[in-house]
Amino acid sequence: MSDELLRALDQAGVRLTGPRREIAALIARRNGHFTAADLIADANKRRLGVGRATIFRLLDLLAEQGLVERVDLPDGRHAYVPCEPSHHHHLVCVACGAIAEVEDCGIDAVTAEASRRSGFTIESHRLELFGRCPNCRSAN
Amino acid sequence: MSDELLRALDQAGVRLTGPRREIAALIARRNGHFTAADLIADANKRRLGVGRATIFRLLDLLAEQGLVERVDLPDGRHAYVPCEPSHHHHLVCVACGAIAEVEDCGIDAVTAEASRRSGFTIESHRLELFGRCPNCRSAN
DNA sequence: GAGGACTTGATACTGGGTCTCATTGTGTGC
DNA sequence: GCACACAATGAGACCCAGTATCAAGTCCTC
Repeated sequence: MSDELLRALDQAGVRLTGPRREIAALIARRNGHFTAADLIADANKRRLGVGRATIFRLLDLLAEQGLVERVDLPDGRHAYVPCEPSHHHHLVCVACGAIAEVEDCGIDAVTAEASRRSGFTIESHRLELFGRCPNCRSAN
Repeated sequence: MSDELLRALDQAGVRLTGPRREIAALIARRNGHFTAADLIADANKRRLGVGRATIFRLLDLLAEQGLVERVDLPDGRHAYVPCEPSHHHHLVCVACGAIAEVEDCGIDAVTAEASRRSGFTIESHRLELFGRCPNCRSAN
């Protein structure tokens, strides 16, 4: 999985440096969403010696390539989720942080309707869904 | 319009103090979205002498009452929009910042579909639409 | 290998937002 | 009306995420 990230970066013409490999591994071993602060804490715990700036820079790079996406949690914090580069939306489990991706599930009809009613031309949208994953739902 | 805000606050059992009236007036005279920084700048320009903290506190209060909502702009910044307390979504004009509200326009079908596919129970969602309002569209 | 461009870490900085606390102002009960 | 309890205030310190800068180090190509 960290291989996937690295391969994609390589294809994008980005250098595969030591710090980048290590951060990619950190991302790979997290499942679900994570914040930049999580990665920074992980890196410190493992004494990787990578700087904060490097982590933010890599996240930017990954976001540019669509390998990671920023989502806004319901509490207003920012998180990142590793994902496929195609357009899609995220389901975030509010209990455990697990992420599922859903592709086109009728949102175009919604934007078209909103556009018709308001007279706006819609250029982009952001949809985030929050709830409980199957595991967390059965856990209580 | 600032009267509306004040009336709603009054009904919610919060005190109608001088600073709150002044900030409500600032919000009322902005149309479309604004950031906390905008309000702070307005307050400084008019020498209102209200503190930053007071402005943030009032925004929190208004958000709690559903009179104002936080939206995340495409560039990642936070903005607030004055709005009705009912559930709805926002259309944000990326050119001039104008806001339109749209109520239920089929999003429930989307969340139901996403839930069916993923097995998640969906508790809440956030949908933001970005585009150009009729004025800005015809302006170029 | 050598070399130049890209990348890095340290550090300072910025901007949004929160916390604290002594002081002030509000609304209620009388 | 008035006094009083308590909510609200402003100032300023503080915190945190993210950015900018820059000298030093690393990678990849040739």
